[in-house]
Amino acid sequence: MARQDQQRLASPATLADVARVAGVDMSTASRVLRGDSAQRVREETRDRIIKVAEELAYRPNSLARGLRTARTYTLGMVVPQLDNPVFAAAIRGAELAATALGYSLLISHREPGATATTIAKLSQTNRVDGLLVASLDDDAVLRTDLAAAQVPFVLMNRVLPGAPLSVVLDSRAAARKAVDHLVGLGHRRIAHLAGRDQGFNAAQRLEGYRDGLAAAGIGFDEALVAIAGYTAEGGAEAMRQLMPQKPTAVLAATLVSAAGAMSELHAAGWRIPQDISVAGLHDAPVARLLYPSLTTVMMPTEEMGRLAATLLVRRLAGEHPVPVPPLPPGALIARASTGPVPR
Amino acid sequence: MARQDQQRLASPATLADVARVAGVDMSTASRVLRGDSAQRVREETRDRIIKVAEELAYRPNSLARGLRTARTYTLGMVVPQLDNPVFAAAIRGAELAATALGYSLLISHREPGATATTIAKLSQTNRVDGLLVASLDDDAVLRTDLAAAQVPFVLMNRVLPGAPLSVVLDSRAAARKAVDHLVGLGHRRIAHLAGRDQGFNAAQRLEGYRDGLAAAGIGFDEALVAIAGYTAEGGAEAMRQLMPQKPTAVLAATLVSAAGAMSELHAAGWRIPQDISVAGLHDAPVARLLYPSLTTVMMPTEEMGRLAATLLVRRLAGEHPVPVPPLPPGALIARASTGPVPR
DNA sequence: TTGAAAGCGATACCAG
DNA sequence: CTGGTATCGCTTTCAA
Repeated sequence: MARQDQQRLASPATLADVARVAGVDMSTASRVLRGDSAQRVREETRDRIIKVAEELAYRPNSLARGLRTARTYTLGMVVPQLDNPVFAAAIRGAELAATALGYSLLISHREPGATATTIAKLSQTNRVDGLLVASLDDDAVLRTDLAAAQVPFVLMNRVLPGAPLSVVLDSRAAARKAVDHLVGLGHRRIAHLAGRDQGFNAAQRLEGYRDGLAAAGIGFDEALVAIAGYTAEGGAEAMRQLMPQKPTAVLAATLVSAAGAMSELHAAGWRIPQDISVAGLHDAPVARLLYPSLTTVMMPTEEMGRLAATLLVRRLAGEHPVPVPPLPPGALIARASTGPVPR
Repeated sequence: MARQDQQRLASPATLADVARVAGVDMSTASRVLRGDSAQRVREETRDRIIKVAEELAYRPNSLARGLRTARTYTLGMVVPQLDNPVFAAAIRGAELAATALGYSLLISHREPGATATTIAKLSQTNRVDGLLVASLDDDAVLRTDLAAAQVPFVLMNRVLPGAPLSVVLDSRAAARKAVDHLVGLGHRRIAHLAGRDQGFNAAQRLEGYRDGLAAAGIGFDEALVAIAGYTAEGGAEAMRQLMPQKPTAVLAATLVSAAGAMSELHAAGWRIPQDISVAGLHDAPVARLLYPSLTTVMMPTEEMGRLAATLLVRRLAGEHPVPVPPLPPGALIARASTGPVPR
């Protein structure tokens, strides 16, 4: 406790302190410590200033600097969920990129629907130079929220008509890849647990599912598709609806809905993969924890975060980066949940 | 794109703008908008200022304010993992409390081992008033990292001798609770998948396991305990070691190690819970996704975050909060992974 | 009840 | 090559 008090009392060295001790003007000290390459300073003076700064453990006050330069070198990232592996990976990627580019990443977690406050707070109070936004809200809501943004932003994992910068994954290709795998195993009655009805990614995955069927010459059967949303309950419920159709395989739009479907299948006594194969999209450690371990298609979620941060920084530097195409999926990892069609 | 440019150019209204338009001095406007209760302002003036501020969409510049007051009303939270449900819940709790107390929460994610930089950056550059620290590093490392902290801090989910403020869960009681449940089902050969050898929580859980055995009059058998760490692989590996001892039940220190153990058991053809019961500590959605769904003891992780933030804010207000005792575990949720002892 | 003015700690322009 | 000095936007005495 005593230590904490001391820490607060011992006011840290300021630029003025450094200048005084080094016997130079503040402006000179500033140039040197900032690494201003335009102006030249005598080497001797330079060294002296640097030495003093170190001795005094000088750390620039970022508030003062930001006030003066109107730049914080901080990116804000707002996410609706933290325990979602997709966002966790995106954060990791964004952070790596931001750090490499000389920026800090400030994560702000908000429940879906409360994005507006966060965006407003972060951007209108000069805390961040730009925003990385992941949202689960629908277009209209998100659009309103973003209207309050006073800084440039990049959307992640979704598009919004009119918003120029966004980075998304190619969910369509991923779904297609999964269907191809199932078809390759001989399946023809392949069901699909779709995401939310209106969602961008859900639509893409459904398209990919249809692409896969079409490529295999399998007709699309509406009765083999059910809306599962993004919860385990949704997955279980949707699976229950589909079981009477006797699919031999099912593609779930997410890991969580796949898990829900699997528990429903277990409960009904269906063996996986002997009676039915199950595949999911996205890869995360949990895929291996399920029983049986889940066949999935890897998605470059970390790369998505990395790229989004990079685009934002470029935008902040005054560039106008061209839109990037959806990031292609990674490999399909065949695990124990998929197998040959039962005969 | 055009819109983003406009946004950056239209410089937001400052306090001076508000004052000018309202025909008063900045200081008066400041008093009113800050809700300074000490000074009295004529109601008419007051209303005018507030109206103007709204019209101009005035938002105080937090950098300027912070520079002047040496207060940011922001708490920094540094966590080593984001996809860990424990930390995700703690963040949620901390955020709720912080918001309720008029503070913002700024999350910074760092890989274990890189905590030092974060702490230093956040606290030495005047971005946060205080820090909430969750760390997986060992005492010596953490202590060094914290030495660089220029602001008060509260530790989460661990203790550190000498650090006055920390909030932890009562892992010992939780482990005890799980053992009691297993004993109640008739088990006597109960194995334990322990956490990291030297960790604080691991030691606590091991103690709780021993407490439970002792209470049931069961002797402690070293051969029934294996170090599983906090990964699925560790859980599987530890389970493999223990299987020759023919336990009828196993208590895993975490959800993840429980999952790893379960996949190992499945692979070996052991039926859960007919041949062996499995229980884990902590509760999270994933517990229900496992097969069979996992019996767990709920832990107040969100409350831990809430409390840590509250203590920190009190500390910042100049109080010296007394240390809080470990937070008692929540209920044991009996799911499908535990059952009567096989006979 | 309101106004004037002095900073907070840095940057950046302009001299010298 | 180095030094003055005017801000950045806000809070906070101190006067009036």
